[in-house]
Amino acid sequence: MEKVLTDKVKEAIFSLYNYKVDEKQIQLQKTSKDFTGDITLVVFPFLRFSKKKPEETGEEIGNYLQENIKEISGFNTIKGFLNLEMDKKYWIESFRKMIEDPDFGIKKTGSENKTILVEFSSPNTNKPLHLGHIRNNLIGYSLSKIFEANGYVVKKVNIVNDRGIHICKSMLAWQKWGEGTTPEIAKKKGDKLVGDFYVRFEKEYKKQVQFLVENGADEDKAIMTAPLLKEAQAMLLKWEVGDKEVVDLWNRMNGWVYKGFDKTYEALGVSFDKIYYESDTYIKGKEIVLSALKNGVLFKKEDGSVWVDLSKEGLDEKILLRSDGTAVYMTQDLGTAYQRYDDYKFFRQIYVVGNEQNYHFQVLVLLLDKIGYKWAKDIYHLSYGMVELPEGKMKSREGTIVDADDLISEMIDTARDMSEELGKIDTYSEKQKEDIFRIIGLGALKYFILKVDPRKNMTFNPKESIDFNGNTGPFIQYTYARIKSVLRKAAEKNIKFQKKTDSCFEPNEKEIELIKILAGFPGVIRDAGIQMTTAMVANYCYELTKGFNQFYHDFSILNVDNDETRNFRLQLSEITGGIIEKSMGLLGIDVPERM
RNA sequence: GGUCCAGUAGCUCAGUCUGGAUAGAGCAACAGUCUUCUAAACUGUAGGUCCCAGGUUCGAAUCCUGGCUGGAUCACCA
Repeated sequence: MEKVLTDKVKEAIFSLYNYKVDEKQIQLQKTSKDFTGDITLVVFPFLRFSKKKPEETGEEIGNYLQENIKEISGFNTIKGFLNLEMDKKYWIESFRKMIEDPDFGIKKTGSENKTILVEFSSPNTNKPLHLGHIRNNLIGYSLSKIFEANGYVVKKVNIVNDRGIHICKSMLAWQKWGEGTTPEIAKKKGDKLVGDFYVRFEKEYKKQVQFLVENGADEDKAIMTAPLLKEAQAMLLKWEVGDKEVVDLWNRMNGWVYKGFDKTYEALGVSFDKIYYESDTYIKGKEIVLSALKNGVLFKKEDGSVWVDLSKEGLDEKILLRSDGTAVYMTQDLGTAYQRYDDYKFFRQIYVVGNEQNYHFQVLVLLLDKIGYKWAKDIYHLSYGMVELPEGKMKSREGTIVDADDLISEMIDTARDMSEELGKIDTYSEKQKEDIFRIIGLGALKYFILKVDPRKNMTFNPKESIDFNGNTGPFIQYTYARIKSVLRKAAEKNIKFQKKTDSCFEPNEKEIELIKILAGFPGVIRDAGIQMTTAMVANYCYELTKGFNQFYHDFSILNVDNDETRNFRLQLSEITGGIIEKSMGLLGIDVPERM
């Protein structure tokens, strides 16, 4: 319709004022709800051609459009705004199209014939996942779904930072104070157990530093030379040369961590197509660096360390290999990127990584480009904002880290309390109930996070926790459950409704309003993909749900005499339920049949 | 200090890319609506210097410049 309108406006301007107007000047927007009309044309840009008042110009263009587009049933001009009213038949017709198209708004996966790689999660193996990781995972997973809905082939990939000094610290602490414990013996998730040893290391290390300082050592020196740190560094060296004992322990403890992570991923409902490990890719990274050094793209300092000079690009020098030849973070990321292009020949690669690493990705892209990989430009860093507490950043030292598993189970508990208080599902089995609590609890959590623009920082208040009323996941899920309930009742009463609509049928205002929102679905999916924002999808779900609830409140679906009306309303409900399910699905949120 | 990002109602956020009408939601507050398809809902009231100052424009929360405030980053950490 927009296309038709744009063309006709062009025609109108030419015919009325003899001027060929540029498409960019034709601004069409949804009519503000305080005015009558559906689509509004802003006429200000045309005043210089018409040389008339805004009202008069609007009137003239309006007349032309009404005469030449049969779907336009009327118009009004207020100030410089030409509000066009669409014929009800137009909306009935778009409704009919939605009913007939089961994939309405969703493109077939692969129809774009291009592969998008989405990297998300990227955990370190020395600590359990926390709220920040939850945001990362949810954004990555949802964006993958959104890209798929836009027709792309999507590969969800994870890179595990499984090597380095951090994991050695946990290993060392386990050796010293672990007394041979395992997740089974300690009855603890593996990631939590390993995390505990990391914390233990830091604690003992701090004690040592303090002891050294109290005995007259310089603090900076004490930090560098404390025996525990030396031991950890020695262990890292052993790992790098493949010392069997160290590598075995490394494998064992990382294994515990992965088992723990898998549980969290499963609880969150996220998954990956491929998992990369830093311990594999850093080798390729080193090769890349060494050959680029040979080609003169990089340079070596006297101490043997390898650097890239990005001062021409407005950045600094950046180290790529330490003087002892070992790899740094950037080295490994070069290898990972290369490996992935080799694996998938991606059209685009999206890194879902926090905005604290903006500099790192700026360097990565420049570096890949400098080395000569033409796909460097196809890398995009989706720099998402931090999750903060009301008093600022989460800090492990102050014990304010919000643990992922804890938060998830708290959300489910809240859902349980609330459901039991309302008592609507008392008759269901424990298994069914738990399933519903999980869907609702996670729905609340996911929606809370995904409705915020990924690029912005957001605040989470543990005291107030997450709401279940208003603009929330459960509100949308509730509406879905209501729709399902009505449809079940219709089936019980043996009411069959047909998947067609008589174009003579005249819907009421609320119904038209709902159809308009439904008609906006494909555009939302498209724009959410272009802008890479989950917030747009979440807001759409809310708008749609609100529209349906108003309709539901004001009109009865089943208890109407007129078969045609009932038929129409049942279809409207079913379509709405379907779109809610689809759009929530794009956020990775399930919807319950009842709640 | 350099670079980047943000600042919208008491609180949490839309809207900013692509300028458009009287800036929207939810929560919290207040007042209503359940013998009728699920009240986790619906309706209403109140709540604004869109951080500040300039500029561009017929028109600025939106674009540009400067400032203020907050955050991130500038490691032989990841």
